[in-house]
Amino acid sequence: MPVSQELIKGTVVPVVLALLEDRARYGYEMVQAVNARTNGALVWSEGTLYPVLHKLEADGFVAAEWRDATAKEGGRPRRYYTLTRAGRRELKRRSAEWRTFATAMGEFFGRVRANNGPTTTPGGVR
Amino acid sequence: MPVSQELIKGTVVPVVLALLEDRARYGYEMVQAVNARTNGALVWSEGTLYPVLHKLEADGFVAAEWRDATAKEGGRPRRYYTLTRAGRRELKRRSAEWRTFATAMGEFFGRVRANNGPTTTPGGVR
DNA sequence: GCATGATACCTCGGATTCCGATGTATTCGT
DNA sequence: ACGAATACATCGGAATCCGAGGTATCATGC
Repeated sequence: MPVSQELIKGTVVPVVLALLEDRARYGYEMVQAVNARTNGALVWSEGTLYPVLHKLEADGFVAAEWRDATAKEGGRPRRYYTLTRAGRRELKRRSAEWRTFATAMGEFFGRVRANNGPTTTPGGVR
Repeated sequence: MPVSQELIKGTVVPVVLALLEDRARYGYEMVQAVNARTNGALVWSEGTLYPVLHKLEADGFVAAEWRDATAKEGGRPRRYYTLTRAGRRELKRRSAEWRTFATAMGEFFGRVRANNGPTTTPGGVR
């Protein structure tokens, strides 16, 4: 069920930005949110996410803030991330880039099907 | 214009298989075909493609054959690649995987179509 | 109090992957 | 004979990923 890591590579950053678009989230939450919202197609490991979050913070795309876990939901303090203004710009850029990419890939994997393809015509090259 | 390499990573193999679905092609040709068919969105470097082709051959997904360049179109002999039976199976697998992946990503970046949205209340999830 | 389990953050080593630079070889036009 | 285009190929440095392991907090049961 899960998609190979090969494909997931390079999408962690844009997905993190998208997750933060509407509200603040903490890392552990994101790992589970991605898994849940994609029905297990995308699976993240923490070892991948945390370094990415640190880099995004260093680059000024997200801001981080510690918040106590309010004692009700067990666990240690959480580090909440929010988009900065630059982060929103970056999200826009990455989002547009994804659509360009997906469209380009659609050229090879269908969706559009503007081709009445002969499947076995041996013509062409040769 | 070109999509960042981060995204392209991991799609070289499935795209090669897709390119070979209808006819034999040689490496250099694929590099240019990808560039042309995606209007410059996907750009491959030869340094990336050739090792991938060798690996696909070693794995038995493609078969290679030298052909002379018929003297008309200048250049040295070309190495043509075709899909093996296992290669066709692999193409099917990769193709399905791509669609799963693209659907999952659509969860974050807006689906292209065919979606009667879950329609979360606008203005603030939760 | 203290062991256990759930939550949550974080780092590191080793493996993989990518690509720019570079090299080789063939043919064509001049 | 030379440069340009075509075409295949390799290599080393750089970037990336992730499983494994570690640390810390809180609640519950004993």
